[in-house]
Amino acid sequence: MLDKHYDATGVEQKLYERWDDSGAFSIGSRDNAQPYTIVIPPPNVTGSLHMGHALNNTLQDILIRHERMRGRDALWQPGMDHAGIATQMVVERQLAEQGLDRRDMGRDAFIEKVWQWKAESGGLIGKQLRRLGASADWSRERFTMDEGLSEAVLKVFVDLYEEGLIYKDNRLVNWDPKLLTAISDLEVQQQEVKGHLWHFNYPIEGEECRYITVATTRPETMLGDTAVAVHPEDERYKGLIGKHAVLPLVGRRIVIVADDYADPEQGSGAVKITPAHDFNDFEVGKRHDLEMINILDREARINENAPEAYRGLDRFEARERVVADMEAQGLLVEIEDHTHMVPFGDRGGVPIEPWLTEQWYADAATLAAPAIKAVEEGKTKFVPENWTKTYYEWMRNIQPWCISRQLWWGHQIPAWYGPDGEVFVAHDEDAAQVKARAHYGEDVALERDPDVLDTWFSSALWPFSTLGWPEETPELQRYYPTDVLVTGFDIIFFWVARMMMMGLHFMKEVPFHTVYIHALVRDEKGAKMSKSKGNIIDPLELIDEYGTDALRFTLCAMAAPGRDIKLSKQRVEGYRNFATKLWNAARYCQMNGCAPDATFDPAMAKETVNRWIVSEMARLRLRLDEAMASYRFNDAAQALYQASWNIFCDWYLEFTKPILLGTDEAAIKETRAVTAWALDQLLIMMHPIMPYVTEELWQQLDDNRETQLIRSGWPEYGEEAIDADAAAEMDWVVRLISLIRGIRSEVNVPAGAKITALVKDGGDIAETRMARHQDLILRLARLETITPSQEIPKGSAQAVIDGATVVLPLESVIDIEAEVARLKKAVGKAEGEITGIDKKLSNEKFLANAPDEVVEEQRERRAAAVETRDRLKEAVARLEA
RNA sequence: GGGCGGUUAGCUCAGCUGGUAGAGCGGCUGGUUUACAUCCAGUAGGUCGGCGGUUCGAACCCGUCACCGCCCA
Repeated sequence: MLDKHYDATGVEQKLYERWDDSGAFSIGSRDNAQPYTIVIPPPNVTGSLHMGHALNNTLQDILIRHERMRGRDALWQPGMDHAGIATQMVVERQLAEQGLDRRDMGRDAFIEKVWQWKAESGGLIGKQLRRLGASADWSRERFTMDEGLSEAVLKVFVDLYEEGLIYKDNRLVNWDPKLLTAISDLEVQQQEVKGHLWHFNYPIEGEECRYITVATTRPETMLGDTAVAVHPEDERYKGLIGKHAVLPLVGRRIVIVADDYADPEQGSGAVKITPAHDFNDFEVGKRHDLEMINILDREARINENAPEAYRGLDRFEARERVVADMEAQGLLVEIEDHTHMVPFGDRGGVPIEPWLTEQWYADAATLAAPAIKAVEEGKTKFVPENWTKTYYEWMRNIQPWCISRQLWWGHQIPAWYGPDGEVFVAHDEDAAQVKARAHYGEDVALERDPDVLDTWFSSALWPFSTLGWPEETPELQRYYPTDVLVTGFDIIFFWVARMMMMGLHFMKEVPFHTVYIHALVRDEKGAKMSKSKGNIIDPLELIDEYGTDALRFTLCAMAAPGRDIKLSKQRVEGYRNFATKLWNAARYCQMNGCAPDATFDPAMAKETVNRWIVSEMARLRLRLDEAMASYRFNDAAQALYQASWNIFCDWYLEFTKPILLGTDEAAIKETRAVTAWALDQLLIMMHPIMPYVTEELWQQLDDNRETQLIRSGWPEYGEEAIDADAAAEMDWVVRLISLIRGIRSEVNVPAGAKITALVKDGGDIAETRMARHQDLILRLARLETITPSQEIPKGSAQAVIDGATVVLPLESVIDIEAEVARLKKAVGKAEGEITGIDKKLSNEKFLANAPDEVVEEQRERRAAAVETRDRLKEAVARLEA
């Protein structure tokens, strides 16, 4: 017998082990089935489960479990990302606590430390994903730095280099002066900062007391100025173009150039140009062939290219000094308050510095072309579709991808330098030596490039590297391309776009047919969850409190496409109650001997209530599969919730009580079988979303099941299983009972009081239905009797259903006036409807243009409303008589 | 500045191709109806942000304005 209460925590651990141990998550046992593949967005090895992961992985698991039950050979490929900067920072911080510095211990020892850290405390998130119920094939778990994936990275780098799609270049990069590495555009966050705009006078060369005024938010960069730019059409400065200014503090002669970049509307219209420290100025510098003077070292201190007085100063100290010195020389014109955007490194947290260095780049524009085309041709579709535009927007304006990082943790770049700096890119040092020998004609000492690759370089290969590439494995053959990628919009650029590029380039096929973009999870006020705001809701705490199923159902129910999710505990609690409801319903079934019977065919059911619930299950199955096919997770959740609670529990189980308590053995037997069958259907269809409570019930309700629920088949019945007559009949019964309950409540009949009901003008249909379902109508409407009658006692409460008048003789308790008012209100409502429909039906254009079925529907609706109104009017007349 | 999204019941949100506005929570009323008080029954509450247009018909399509949010400069 089922326990009185469902113990989520105990059940979850037990079942997860049972699934995993039995190989339920593994591929390899369904060779004839069509494969279905999802690769997990690999969480950072440093990560712990937050709400975004919970949502992301719940949705993937729902898809995987659904397809697995539908018979597909479902592979959910798990793994983790080495997360270059993030991981290196974690380990460095730990070392710092012990007073150690990676630079003292050396590269190899440091990397050793990182691996050690990974073995000990990395991968916590894997355990957490298991608590979430993730049915990934853990036997295939991969890591972006493992041997096979590293091999893939090497091959991709060497191949792209040989094709000219990877190259070295000397240009401005986003330099993080704290982490001492280049970072990509995407790792830079623009933040609004309240600063100042300093207006400086630069003296014009050879002209006494003539100045050109420039404004800047970064005074210290003037030490590297090599020009002043003005707009070519700007009348104020036409005479100065081609002349020179003398750079104060430095004394350098700098040219005044004409360039569209100078905006006449901004400030004075003249702008100082520092080509080595600003991306826009860099472009201006190239156009005018200006000298590029780098005045900052890698930690953003002033270097030897600036006058001695400033050398060694930090960039912010230098700023103060420059302003003070300019003021002392009388060249500071004005200081304006100014709010502007400052680029910050998303990891280091300090303003990044545009800095001139040599780095490795991937030719993103060339790689992007096929990736754009594939989406244009519909080979990969975004759901919701509007993300396509975001993808295009970025891909069509893509910049060279800086792929080198000055870190130690990551894939070291396979490039070796000869004594003269000649570079040899090869799979390994031996291969590089061969190339070097060919170049120099003799063996030389080679030195490997110390840099590592951007973390996203390896994750770009994830959909095929995890399947064994570059080896031609059977898995690669079978499971690539994958089916759907589930992710948040925040990494469309970082990850999705790059997987598209690499997948198409190396596999010649898109990595996935569908990209499902889900929402961001926010707190209940709509703010993005973050540690600094302290508004993080920990999914594991919710799991502890309400159970995994409740959390999963909540996330699924809220995953409407295209909108952020505001998560509240109250909602989770509601779905915990839903799981409890299901548990109790199952207990009830068990107590009433409704045991699953595999040989029972629901199509054979004779009782109307049973035929009806079979129809309802068929309708659910159709709705559910449609919702799943279009990734409408919220619709799927809603369909299940309604069918379970509002149909199965609220009505069906109540309907069958009179049968089960009765004496008709054949009906009892059939009803038990159908009840057990319907419950099974709910468990099956609910399982992808609420795997634990459903599996537990599945196993406890029948000890003899041959399969676990996770492996059971998905229903296939559909329209043919729907009995429209039974549905109409039970719908009428539901409405009748609701109607009577409503009247009782409105005229204040005590809940416990049993009363009688009469039905006038019911006709054959209503009378047959009444007779057939008398027991359950009496029980659910709490009536003594219900009988057809043309006689209506004085002072009765009345209501109308499908042309029949339901009469509750209550002369002693009823307030006639109130009852008349109630009925008149109903008359008014019916008349309002009739008027509305008449307006349409008398409109010739409506009759001419609307589809026939719409017109017909309006006519039927009018007829019904007229009938209802007339019956209600009669009822009023009887009361007033 | 460019792009995207939002504005529907007190709150949080559904409403897919235009054809009678829905759910959960909360509120109110009443319930020890032998599965469930983590429950049951009933009930109130909406000019679908404003204005204009298209249409026989608009929460839904178009235009415009207002406010909110996100992304990219």
